[in-house]
Amino acid sequence: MFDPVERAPAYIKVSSAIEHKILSRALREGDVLPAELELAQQFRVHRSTVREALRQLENAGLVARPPGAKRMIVSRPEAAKVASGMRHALVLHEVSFVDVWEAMMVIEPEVAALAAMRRNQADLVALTQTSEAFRDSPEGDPTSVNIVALFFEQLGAASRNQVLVLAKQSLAQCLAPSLARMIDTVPQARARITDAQRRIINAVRDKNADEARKWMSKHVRDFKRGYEVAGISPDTPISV
Amino acid sequence: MFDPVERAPAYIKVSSAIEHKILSRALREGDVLPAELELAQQFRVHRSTVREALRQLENAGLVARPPGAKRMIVSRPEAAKVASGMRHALVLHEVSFVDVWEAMMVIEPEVAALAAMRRNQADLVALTQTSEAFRDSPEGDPTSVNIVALFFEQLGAASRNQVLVLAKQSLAQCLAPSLARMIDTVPQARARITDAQRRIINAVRDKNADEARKWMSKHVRDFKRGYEVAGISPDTPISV
DNA sequence: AAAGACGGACTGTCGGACAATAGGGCAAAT
DNA sequence: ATTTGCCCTATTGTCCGACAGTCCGTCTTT
Repeated sequence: MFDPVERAPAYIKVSSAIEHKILSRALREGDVLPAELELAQQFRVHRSTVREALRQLENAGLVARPPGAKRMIVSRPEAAKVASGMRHALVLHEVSFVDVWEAMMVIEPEVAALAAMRRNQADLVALTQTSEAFRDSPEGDPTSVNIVALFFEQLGAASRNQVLVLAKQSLAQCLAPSLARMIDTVPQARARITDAQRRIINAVRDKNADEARKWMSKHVRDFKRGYEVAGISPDTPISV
Repeated sequence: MFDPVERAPAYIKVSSAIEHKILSRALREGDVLPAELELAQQFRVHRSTVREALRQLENAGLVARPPGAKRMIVSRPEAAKVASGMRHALVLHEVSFVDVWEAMMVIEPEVAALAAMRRNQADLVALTQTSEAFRDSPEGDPTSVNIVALFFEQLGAASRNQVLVLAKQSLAQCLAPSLARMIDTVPQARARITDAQRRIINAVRDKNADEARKWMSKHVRDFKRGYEVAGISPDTPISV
């Protein structure tokens, strides 16, 4: 008979109010927020309450403080931030390696195909450099896995699709820790990755979408093979 | 010669400490957090500081308060929460409709194919009911678009892949507002959606992955057509 | 002009306070 | 025996006020 009466704490109301202003672009990226005390006066709440609201927005990546600055500025959430939120969710939902891998099998080949169609010269240069950096990175170097991730990221950038980039980044973050183990364990992994990267780059260079898709597909499939060889069960939940 | 000294505010340290305990499963879902005052004593900080930390975790969906409860409990981020974070990011990055649509074209057909392979009886029933609900929903009903979203969501559930579900949900949230406009503007939209849903359900029922993929592909492609007919430019940035 | 001193504006943190309320226990009422 | 009413305690939401640290612009000194 009655609707539940809405009873949100003030800090929620304040943060929603600011959030709304940001999402509706009344506050634009780079704008400096008013000082906490002024916000408190405008909202007629105490400064502590404003601070609680700001912490929420800060965590969402909607406001940020440039290093060594005093006031907060409006910002848009970095891909890495969103991805890390997604990673937390996936970890806590005990998502297993195959699930992530399956998602990669869906997304990465298409991203490669898009990249092949849309890449420019700068993309090619970046990809080539990254691939060479991986090839030359010493055996057992813990940064190798970051270079692999960078390759995927640059390919995403070349695809010119922010949405897919965001989704990809989460997957990469989830995979990184175990991928590092895998590369160190499986002797032939480095060579296979280097080879796959080369072929993908060639396909992208030639704007050959089908070829790019095909090789990326093989590349991702290879990851799973690597895990099997390394004796990592596909059902291992991903972890921090 | 020297590394930059790390200077994180106390509220960050506190929230990271708790976050770490949650991600490492030392605190499990459903556990009640200690009271704010006790946390403050343990961390040797003021209660306000603890509260700022809690606001961060609350916003990340790592802790939550069941409606009408006093203490906070550890929780895992709901898909909707993560998706809404992603949606904010996409809105602020001025991602256009085509970008979202392109991502759908990548993800949805494969999800449909997976669903065809893995669905059980309950999935079929749910999908059928949802499709009927859409067919019977009155012209111009603002909830129609929610029913369409529900259909996609249930298909995601049937695919048994949490990762893809999470990614899908963000897309759906981004599209919903403009989709509502489109359905109301384009006369033949409802019929075409109903038809596509029927064919997808049939393919899923028959465990025919290729057919499911094909029809979902058509279905999503149709959305774009609908937007064109409705005179909505593909480059329109998605909005709140 | 470069280097240092000064003051204002904010933030990070703290101590303390108080009203509101969830939850438990216990007694009265049906 | 279950419901209702009442009291008490633990805990949250919010407020007040305070102070040190620090960024930044200005003013002085060399």
